[in-house]
Amino acid sequence: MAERAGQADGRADRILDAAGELLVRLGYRKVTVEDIAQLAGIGKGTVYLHWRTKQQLFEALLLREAISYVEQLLDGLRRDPALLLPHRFVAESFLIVGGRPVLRALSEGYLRQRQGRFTDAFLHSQELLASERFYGLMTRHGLFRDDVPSLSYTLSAMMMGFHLDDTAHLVGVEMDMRARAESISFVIRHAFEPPEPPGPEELAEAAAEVIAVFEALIPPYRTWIYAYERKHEPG
Amino acid sequence: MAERAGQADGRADRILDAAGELLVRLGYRKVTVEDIAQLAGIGKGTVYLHWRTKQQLFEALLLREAISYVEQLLDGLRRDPALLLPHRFVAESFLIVGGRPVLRALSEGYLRQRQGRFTDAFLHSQELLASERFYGLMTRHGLFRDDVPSLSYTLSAMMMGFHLDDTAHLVGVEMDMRARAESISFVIRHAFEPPEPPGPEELAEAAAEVIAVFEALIPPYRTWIYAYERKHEPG
DNA sequence: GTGTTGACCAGATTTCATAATTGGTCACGA
DNA sequence: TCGTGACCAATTATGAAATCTGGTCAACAC
Repeated sequence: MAERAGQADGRADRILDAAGELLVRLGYRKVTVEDIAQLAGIGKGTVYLHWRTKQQLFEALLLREAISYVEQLLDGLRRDPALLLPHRFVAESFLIVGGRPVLRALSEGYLRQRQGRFTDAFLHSQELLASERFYGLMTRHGLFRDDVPSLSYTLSAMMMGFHLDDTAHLVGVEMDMRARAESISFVIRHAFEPPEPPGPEELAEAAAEVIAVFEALIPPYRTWIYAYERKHEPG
Repeated sequence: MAERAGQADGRADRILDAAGELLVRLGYRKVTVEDIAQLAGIGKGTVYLHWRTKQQLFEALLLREAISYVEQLLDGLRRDPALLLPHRFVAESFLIVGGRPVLRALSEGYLRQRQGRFTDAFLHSQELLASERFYGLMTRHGLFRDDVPSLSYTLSAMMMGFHLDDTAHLVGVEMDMRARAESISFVIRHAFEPPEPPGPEELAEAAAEVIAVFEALIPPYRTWIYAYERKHEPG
């Protein structure tokens, strides 16, 4: 077994690097495992020493990107807890995703084929757990209004159109990423935040909790990325 | 020429009825002009006495539906000017569209293939003109906040995700039309309307203006539906 | 004449059999 | 022990032939 080969010499990461580069250049469908192996300077069989299938490889890539994205966000949060205000938080997220080609390519692909190709049962449950805790925490600290109907649905439906690149075309205007982020920010500020934002110390406390929640989430995810053994797909 | 055949005997409407029924059953691609003619009980050539192309036929259908939809909205507005409050107006629109299978099928098709297949230059310019006047009028009467960035983009991007049927799937919840309308309504109320809604007489005045704008719009559109002669596609 | 039609045509779409590619395995070699 | 690429089944690309469909118009009915 080569279970810790990746951890030991970083080969897994080099493979993921290659996968990411090719993904951005060609899109999921056109990337072959052989391409990836070649670009990573290894044999094709070696890829399968790290992940059972091509799909799991890309799940790992998605996860690695997501972790790095969350870490970037948490960094910001540590520097300035006021970033936790949803209108800032979401705009910042939007811009971070926009600035990461691999994440963009992955989430675009994800939106295109809705069957949740990249999220198997484990990831999904974890994610739901996290977002539930996150929303609860935010609401409890007065960062979200407590009277938004179906908060998680409403928020994601509201944001959907901003993520789709061609919404602007429909109304015949040109909107760059920054302008779109500003629009989102405005809507969030007025529709999802209470009129009175929480004070600095409440904010700091909430930020600490959020940081704790997400930091706790990262290690199991990281393990998942590099561990060869996986739960099997649910029937 | 058979320019007024439709007006005289209602044949154009029967063709559009047939087109609508087939559209809902089969979708745009699978509907053939021959099917339409057969269901309308006429020969295929006759369809082309009314419209130059299949696409124009469906543009006419879209327009007829849109007019009927606007009339339904204006009726409501006449009964209760407070329906002009955006959070009510938009929720009402959303439910009206949801309750009209033909309109749903058309707008779904429209969203799917973004090239604006159903809106040629004339329709588009008219529509832009209308919505520009509409937004201006609404803002002037204090129905929209005057500080929303890129109002028309922000509004339509915000609503996009609610129209897409499968947004709910992404967060794993079930939302019926009424619940979705409630979500939209909430967001609009808080993000797009000023804190203080206009008084009843301001509302009545604004409603009258809106009614006038849209009523003026309808006749040329109706003419467009039934008149054989069309502007040619722009080069 | 006037209004309607369906056979007809070119171009688009579908079909279907064949060829090429690719995810995944594993016997072999370093 | 770890890594590899030839190998295989299965999916996917290809392309030529067959079918379908939007649009026209000569012929027909009234």
